[in-house]
Amino acid sequence: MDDLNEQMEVRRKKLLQLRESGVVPYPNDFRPKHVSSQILSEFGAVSDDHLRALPDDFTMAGRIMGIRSFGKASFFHLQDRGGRLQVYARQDRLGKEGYDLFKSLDVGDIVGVWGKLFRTKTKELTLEAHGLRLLCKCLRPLPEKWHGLADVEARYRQRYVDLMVNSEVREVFKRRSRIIRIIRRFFEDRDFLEVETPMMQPIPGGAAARPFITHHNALDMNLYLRVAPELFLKRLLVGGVERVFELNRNFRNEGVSVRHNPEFTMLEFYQGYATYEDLMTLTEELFVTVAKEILGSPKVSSGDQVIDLQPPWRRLSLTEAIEEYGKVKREEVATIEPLRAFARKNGLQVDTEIPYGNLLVEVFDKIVEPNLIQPTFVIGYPLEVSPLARKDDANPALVDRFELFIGGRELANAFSELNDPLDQRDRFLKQAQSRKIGDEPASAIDEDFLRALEYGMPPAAGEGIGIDRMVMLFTASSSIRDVILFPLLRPEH
RNA sequence: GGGCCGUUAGCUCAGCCUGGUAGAGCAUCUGCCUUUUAAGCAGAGGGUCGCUGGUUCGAGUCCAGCACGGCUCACCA
Repeated sequence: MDDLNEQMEVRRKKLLQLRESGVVPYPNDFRPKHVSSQILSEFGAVSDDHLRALPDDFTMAGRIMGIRSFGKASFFHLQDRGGRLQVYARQDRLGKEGYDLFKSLDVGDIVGVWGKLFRTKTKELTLEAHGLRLLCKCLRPLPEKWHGLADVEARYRQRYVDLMVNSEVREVFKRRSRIIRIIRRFFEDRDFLEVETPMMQPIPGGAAARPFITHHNALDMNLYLRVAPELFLKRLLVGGVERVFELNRNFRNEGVSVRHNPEFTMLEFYQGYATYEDLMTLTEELFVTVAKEILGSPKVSSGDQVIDLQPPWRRLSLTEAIEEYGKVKREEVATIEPLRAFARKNGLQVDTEIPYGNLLVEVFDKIVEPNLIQPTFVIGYPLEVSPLARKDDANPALVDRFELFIGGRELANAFSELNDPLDQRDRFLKQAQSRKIGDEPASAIDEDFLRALEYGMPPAAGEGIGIDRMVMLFTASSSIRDVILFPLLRPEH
């Protein structure tokens, strides 16, 4: 615990004095009957005569947020989960003893208040306190009332203070909750079953990311925090769950940035008897549904740009995109050698062993991705970067896959699923080989997943949507840390 | 991991270029104040200037290293 500064000393002393005078400073027998937001919406517009006729038993609880005191009368704002309501406390209503108790309270203390509504000279709906109780003594000073808590590091480390004093932060997380609720309803309405599959997996699969490793003591075995739920959700397709989704955490042992947090929330869903093209339509519908319910419009402002989510969204193949944004002719990127030269020219370090398809995606990430502001489905992904996707019937070097980009960020990845168990085994073997070349630990082949495919998985398409990035889009947040309550930071000290 | 920037009172920030014994506002404390809302008036207290070392008669200020954070590049299906 830190050394106590003057203000913390003062608050502790007040706490001691309250105890000595018989006040219980941390009671739990107070039951508020009203919430600020309800009171404001119900009585914010009614006449003063009507207010006078209301009973005097409005009962609220919350945190004292700003005290304006004039000797024998004071105003303050009481902040609860709904927002803030002004409270008026005066000595001739609370009595000398009651008002003295109030005078000893501090900004940040949690109190219960009851009384009668009225409107002040400045027309603000206000609760005149007929009684007031301390419900929790706050022992630390709150940040400044005007600037709030601005230090980014303090905001993330002490999110509780951030939430207390920065109302726009509360709004972001309320909106996040609403978005997730809308998504759930969207899939439930379409007969998808929500499931939970293992977070701790013996063989990490479903994405090429580096996993976190942990250990199970009783079984003496290593487990991996999942990088994706994909292989388990497909087992469910095999089992007959033809429409399934999971909305939950993934963990990737990678760097931290404005768009990456090591644990992040992913929606994955699988629909039997559908193709990746069907999922494009479904994705457009999902985003428009969320946009209309959250913003009332398919247009989203993002920084100084307006993103229009009205379908249909642009569809562009990977190579077309590179031609367009790299201002390059097709033959300059059609084979590995010219592509290498082009990549180097654009400042990429080119690994001599890198396969054509992998390099193509690297070039795309560098020169195209940041420019895809309006929603764009990029299609025509190479086979070698898509070991779980179905081959394109017309061109077996490609797969039936899209990634969705909005605001220069990847938001979704989807494909028609590979359900040929023999092809899948070959792809796994190739992946394992190419991984041995690099310094990644060679990953074991998930034999149980292949066994499941051998029983037969219905033709299907599946998609993953990065929920944090989707929330960033709908809250105009530029950093993923602003939409995750407790982003990963190094420990203090 | 590289580059750039930041770290000064509980909070928000000046002060650093050009070295000379630490400043403001809010908050706190004392007094006055019964319709304020960044309430007001008068007064007071509060600092390991991120940490460690160096240069100097003297370092918040200059230099180096370290820690944490931000931006960015790299990494990242």
